[in-house]
Amino acid sequence: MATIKQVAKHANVSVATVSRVMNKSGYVSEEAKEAVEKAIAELNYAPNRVARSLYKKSSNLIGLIMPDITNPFFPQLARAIEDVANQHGYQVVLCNTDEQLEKEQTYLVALQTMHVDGLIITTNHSHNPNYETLDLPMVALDRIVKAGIDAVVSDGYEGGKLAADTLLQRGATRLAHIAGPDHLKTVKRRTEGFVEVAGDKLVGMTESTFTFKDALKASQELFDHAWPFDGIFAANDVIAAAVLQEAVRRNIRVPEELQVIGYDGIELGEMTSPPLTTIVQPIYEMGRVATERLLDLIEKKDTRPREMLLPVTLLERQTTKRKEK
Amino acid sequence: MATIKQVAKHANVSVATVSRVMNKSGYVSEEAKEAVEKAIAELNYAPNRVARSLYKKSSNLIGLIMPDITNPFFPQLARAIEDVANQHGYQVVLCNTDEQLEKEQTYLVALQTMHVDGLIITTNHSHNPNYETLDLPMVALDRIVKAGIDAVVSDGYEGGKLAADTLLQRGATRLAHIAGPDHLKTVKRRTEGFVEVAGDKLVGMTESTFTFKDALKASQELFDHAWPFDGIFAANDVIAAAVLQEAVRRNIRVPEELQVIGYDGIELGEMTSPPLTTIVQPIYEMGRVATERLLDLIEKKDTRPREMLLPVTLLERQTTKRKEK
DNA sequence: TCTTAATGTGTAACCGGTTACATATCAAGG
DNA sequence: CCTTGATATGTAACCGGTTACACATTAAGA
Repeated sequence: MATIKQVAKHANVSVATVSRVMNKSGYVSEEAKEAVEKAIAELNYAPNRVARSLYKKSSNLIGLIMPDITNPFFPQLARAIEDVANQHGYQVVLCNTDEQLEKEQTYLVALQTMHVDGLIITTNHSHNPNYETLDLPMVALDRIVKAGIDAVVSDGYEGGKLAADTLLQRGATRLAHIAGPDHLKTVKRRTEGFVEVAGDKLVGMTESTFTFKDALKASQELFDHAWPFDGIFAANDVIAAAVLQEAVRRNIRVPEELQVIGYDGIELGEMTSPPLTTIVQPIYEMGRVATERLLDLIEKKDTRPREMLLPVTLLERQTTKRKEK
Repeated sequence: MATIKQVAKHANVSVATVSRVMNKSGYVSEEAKEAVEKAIAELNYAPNRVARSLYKKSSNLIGLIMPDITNPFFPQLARAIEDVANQHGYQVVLCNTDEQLEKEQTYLVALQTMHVDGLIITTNHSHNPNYETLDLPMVALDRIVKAGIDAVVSDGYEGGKLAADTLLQRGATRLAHIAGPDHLKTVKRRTEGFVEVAGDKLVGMTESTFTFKDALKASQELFDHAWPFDGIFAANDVIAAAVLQEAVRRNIRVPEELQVIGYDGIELGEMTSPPLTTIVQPIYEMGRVATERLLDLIEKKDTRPREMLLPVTLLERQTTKRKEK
């Protein structure tokens, strides 16, 4: 790889001039500019970002901290973040923390020492002291870390209500629910919204993590203890898929006997049999908005902390009945 | 963030001594060592990796180039790579190329200018000139770029044969197949293996990309034109899920009337109804092996190019019949 | 004609580490 | 007592960019 010094020599100018044409800063004569551009092309020069970082204290790198990319909610988010970052000349460093504080801490210092320009956090330790002292632009995604830190989340409360409304409207009279992990505030909101609207129609409820295995176990318990119900809302699509599988196993017809609504709108919902009706979060959009916000923060465009609530929509596939007119 | 200079001053030694204790290199008296360690602790010092990179021409960063993290095969791979990298003090930079040469090229120069130490490539342009001239340690994962570049792949040919064997053994007599995209060599091997064993029992075959929508279309066509068949092998699990969904829609009972085998062993297979029998690639293992290999290459442990073929296994869930004794 | 501002360019300091090299001390061996 | 090698430490060059600053030239305005 050529260095700026070689380019300078090749073009018969000083390194300062080369730097000026690279960055379109300061004064450069047309003549010098052409010579430099020719040299750059001939030597196939690309400036060393490490050297640049050192002086500028900015790396064009952003850190993406998530629990586990393997959880099907996250790839879309990562994709959105990477797309936007890339469009603005940033790259993203992927970090899976499994929600372990210690891992998180390790990453945080690694990220800091490599001078990332900002952080996107989709992890959930509101009490996490790691972030509080951190003097780095950051935005929380799908999680609320604490007041004072930017956040983008979707409207889980409305989503929960929407799920209940839909089920009721399609004729369900005995509702059930499988909630998500208790420590995820944004997920809890879904349950709150659902319960609020379901009222005394709610006949059964349990809780599960977001792994399929756990979800299956929770489903079985629910069917064992609360059956019959004719409408169920799962806190995410993975849980809904488990419910669906368990229903099939028990020869319960969906949606005739049991209507199912999931949450998230991940691709999986398209692939179940029957395809899953679900409350979709604008996942890609959330990633996009969060990243754009982070970039603004980095470039100091607007520094007042904000919280962004994105709307949620109903996607009717085939685990709910047609709307009654 | 404290600098080495501040630490040196605080400990009343020179920067060289601080550097020596940080790197456990050269001679340092016990006395000095303690003073430095005390200063490091007090100032909460962590060395600036950017500065270190500049001198050492090594960043402890590895670039991960994949078509699209959103494709459910890749998150597990990414996770494995990230895990191993992290255990060895490396971070990974995520790049989605959508298999577009141009995007790939852009990433490649970005990655080079930030001095990544190596590359893991899960993209498929064997004719891609970008990589040929690249003087960087790299290993191809699940794809074969060209001779001379390390590769880790699983044994698709055996996998295809295994699928056919299994179907035949479970009593299927009329086989069908949906192949993957033609340009993916490793995927083509699956088809070759399957066709080889299926022989004249093969009554229908078509091709699809790995998106669910396309797979569904392909399935429909196959059912329309080649039905009846009683055993089908799909080139990956997403396609198999589509087949399954289409079978349910047509009231074809699985596995009684139609046995289905997928390929990959992603989580999705667990979530379909009924759960999918599939040929599992050791995805995490492949990521692990590839990364360990890359790290060896980076540290110049063994530099002779190698190609690693990992074995594949049958995971019987419920879209195939019980084995006949 | 003299000032002054705009234009153009090079030198060198700087970013924060690593390490070659110079220098010093001290103990062991001849 | 002198030589030699091991131990210990500091100074400064270096990695490859960016930019403050000095300096030169030219054009415009008074």
